[in-house]
Amino acid sequence: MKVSREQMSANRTRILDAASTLFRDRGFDAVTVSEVMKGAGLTHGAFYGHFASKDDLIAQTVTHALTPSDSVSGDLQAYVDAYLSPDHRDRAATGCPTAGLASALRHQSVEARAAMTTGLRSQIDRFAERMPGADDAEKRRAAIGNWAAMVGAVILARAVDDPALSDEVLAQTRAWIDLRAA
Amino acid sequence: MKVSREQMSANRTRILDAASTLFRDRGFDAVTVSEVMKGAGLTHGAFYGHFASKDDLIAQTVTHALTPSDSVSGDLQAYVDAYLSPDHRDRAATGCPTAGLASALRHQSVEARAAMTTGLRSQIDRFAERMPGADDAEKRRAAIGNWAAMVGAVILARAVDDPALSDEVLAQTRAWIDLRAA
DNA sequence: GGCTAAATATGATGGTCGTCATGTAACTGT
DNA sequence: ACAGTTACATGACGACCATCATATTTAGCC
Repeated sequence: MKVSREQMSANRTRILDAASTLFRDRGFDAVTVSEVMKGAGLTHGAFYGHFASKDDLIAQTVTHALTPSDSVSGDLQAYVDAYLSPDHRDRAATGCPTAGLASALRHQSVEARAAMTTGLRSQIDRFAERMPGADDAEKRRAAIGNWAAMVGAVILARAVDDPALSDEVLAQTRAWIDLRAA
Repeated sequence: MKVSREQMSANRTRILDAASTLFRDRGFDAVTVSEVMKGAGLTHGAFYGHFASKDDLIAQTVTHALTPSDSVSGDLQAYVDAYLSPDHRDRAATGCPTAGLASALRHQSVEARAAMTTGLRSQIDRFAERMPGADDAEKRRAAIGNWAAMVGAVILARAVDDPALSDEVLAQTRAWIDLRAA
C-alpha cells in the first residue's frame, strides 16, 4: 500500500537508522537487506524503492551515521572518558560509527569511502578546536593522534576476549592520552 | 591421491598462509573456502581434511598470523615509521594482522578471539620492553597508548578515500607519538 | 469521488557458498 | 610387494541472499 510522502520519508530514515545500528553491531556483510527492513518495520520488497542496491544503502548509511552527531560537544575530557569506557566498548550497536565501521570501509564503494572521508575530516576539525596546543598545527596533530589512539583502543578492546586485558587497554589509553600538551 | 606426511603438513601451512593473506586483504566473510584452497594450490574438497569448518580455519589463521612474528625487533623508531608508512597502509594483505583483522574479530568464535588476546598481550609485552619510561608501569602505558594509536591510524588511513588526508593521518600520528616520555 | 501513480507486500529467481558424499591415487607399515 | 589407509579431487546438495516481478492498497490530484 502506498503511504504518505512524509511517511515514506520517515520510513527512509528508519531504514537508515536500523541499518546504522545493525551494521555497527554485526558488520556490513553479516547483515541482510531483509533484516534491515524488518528492523525498520517493513518487508524486504520495499527496499528497492528507497535504495538502488545494498551498496547504495551502505554508502548512504555511512553518511547518515557520520553526519550531524553532537560528537565533541561538552567537556572534552568527559567525552574522551566516555569514549574509552567499557560501556562504550560493550555497546557497539549504538556507539561510535568510526570505531564500528572504519575497517570494513576499506572494501566498500567509493561513495561509502568518500562519506567516511568527509566524516573523518570534520571529526578531526571539531576535535582540533578543543585541543590544547601552542598553535593550530599542534592542535591538529594532537587531534589526529588522540583520535587514532581512541579509535584503535576501542577496536582492540572489542577484539579481545579477556575482560581484564580489554579494560586495561581502555584505561591505559585514557591515562596515556595527554590533553595538556601536543 | 594421498601425499606424504610432511607434504600434508606443508599443505596445511600453505593453507594457513593463503588464508592469512586473503583474510587480511579482503576480510573473513568476503573470502571463500575455495579461494583459500586455490591460493594454497589445492581444491576445495581437501579443506575438511585439515579443518573442521571455516570458523575453525579463521581461529587457526589468527593464531598462525599472530604468533612468531619478528614484530618489534630492530630499531623501535624504524618499526614505528614503517608501520605508519603509506606503503604499509597500501599493503594490507602482507601487513600487520592486528590492523587488518582486529575489528572483524569481534564477530568471530571464542577461539579466534582467544588467539587475538594472546597475540595482543605478547605484542604489548614486547613493545613495552623497548619503550622509554621511568618504570615498568610507565613503559606499559606507553606501549598500549602508542600501539592503539598506530593500529587506529592505519585503520583510519585505510578507510579514507582521499590520499592527502590518509597520508596526513599517518604522518601526524607518527609525529605525535612520543617515544621519549610516557 | 474516481483515476492514476506510487509505496509496500508477497512471491520468485539466479547465483553463491559452506559442507558433505563419493571416487581415486599413492604413501605407509608389514 | 601388498593391503589398508589416507589425502586430495570431483561433483552434488541445501541454505541463504540480493535482486526482481507482480499484486495490492492507498495517497495525491482532477
